[in-house]
Amino acid sequence: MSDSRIEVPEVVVERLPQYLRALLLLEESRIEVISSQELGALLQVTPAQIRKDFSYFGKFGKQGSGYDVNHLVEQLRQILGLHRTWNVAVVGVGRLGRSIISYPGFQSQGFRVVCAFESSDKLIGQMAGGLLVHDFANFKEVSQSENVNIAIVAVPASAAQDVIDQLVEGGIRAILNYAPKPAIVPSNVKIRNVDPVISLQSMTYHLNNVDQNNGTDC
Amino acid sequence: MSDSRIEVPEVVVERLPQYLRALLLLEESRIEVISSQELGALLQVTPAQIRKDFSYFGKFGKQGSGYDVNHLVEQLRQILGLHRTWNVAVVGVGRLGRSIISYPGFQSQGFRVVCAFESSDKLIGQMAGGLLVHDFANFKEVSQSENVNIAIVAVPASAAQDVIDQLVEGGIRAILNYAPKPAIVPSNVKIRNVDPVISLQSMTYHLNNVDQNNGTDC
DNA sequence: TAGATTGTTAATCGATTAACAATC
DNA sequence: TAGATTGTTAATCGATTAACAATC
Repeated sequence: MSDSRIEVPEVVVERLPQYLRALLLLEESRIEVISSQELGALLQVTPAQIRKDFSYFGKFGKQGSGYDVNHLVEQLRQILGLHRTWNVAVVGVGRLGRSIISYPGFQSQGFRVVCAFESSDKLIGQMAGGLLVHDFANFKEVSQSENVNIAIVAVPASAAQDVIDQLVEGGIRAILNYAPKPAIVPSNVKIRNVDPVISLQSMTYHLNNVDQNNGTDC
Repeated sequence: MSDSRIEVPEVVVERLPQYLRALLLLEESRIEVISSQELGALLQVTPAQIRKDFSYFGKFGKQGSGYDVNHLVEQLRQILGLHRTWNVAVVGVGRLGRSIISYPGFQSQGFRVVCAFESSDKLIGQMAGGLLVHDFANFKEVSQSENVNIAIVAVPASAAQDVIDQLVEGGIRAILNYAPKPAIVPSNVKIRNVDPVISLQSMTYHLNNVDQNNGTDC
């Protein structure tokens, strides 16, 4: 009942889904109890970090033995808000948008793609991945009537900021952005970028600099 | 000519592609000079951070005016190793693997998908996105003869660690992992995970906790 | 020259880790 | 009880930011 406004660092929030995923795998393997030591080995993080991260939310373990896997899974689901279904809208139904709509990984984790939007006349009114494609101009009305909580953006970079501004205006507070362009949003809106090219480009830096030991030393 | 072994933090390396992308957009807009102030505003980072990040690699600006956009683009390309083409192999040609092969964003940035692999007999020998699908058992030989530098993994979570072990064994040093499972690799191998569900799950945490000001206060 | 902005050092901030008393 | 592991505090580490001399 204490005020508990001890700000949780964003890095911690971002690790929770990772912990959850590892624990679900343990559950499948019928492992019932795990220590921070063992979980850390699995995820390549220190046991101290795991315990500290959990401590922001409560006491989930038992001294001497560790964490009950099932219980911890339930707690993490609770914390992350994963006991309910989240309705998702996909904006942009080009090649990428269509594969997002059909991606089975979202549905299976409780993210239901309930509607699709486009600005191109050629696509509005057509079907994409089993969904009717709406005019993006009607985003606010349609998304409200469909109870959309989250938007996934799959439009060209040039359109991304405009589209995202409209999503925010339409009441969206969580955006997964596949457009290769970081967008600016108000601080009460969360956005995550999915950008495989950026990921590749930070790896080529390292590939390029492996001229450390090119055969000349022991 | 000094030894210059001042370790560059990984977070800095990960920001360089972001800077590069923003600069390419500026180039398109025919903007020739930009200050750390302006670039920071664009990317939502502090000017001090931009200057500090660049300082790990050299002096690219001019006091009083700022950075020459074209020159800075060239320097970043150089640093990141983007003046050459990188050959990519895709492992797993299910739905996801096929859309990766056909994704135009890689080719346009100098990442050429040159071969595809599978373990499933049904798919080996078939075509996928214009590429012949090889048996993953032959990964080492085929990838070497095709001069593959980078592998993209699009197999089920259950197969991911095994596949990744074999990639490493086959000489791969950079892996983009689309499997919903973090894998363990030696420290000389770089891996980046693309996991949209994890991204969504850290946003639902925030959506869930917007019970801050629910109408009761000013 | 006056104004602006870099490159860099030092100060600050925040996140990770080590250590250990509490306790199962 | 003895052994193990948590939850938490304090120490450490590293990254970000502020400040400013150098200089275009």
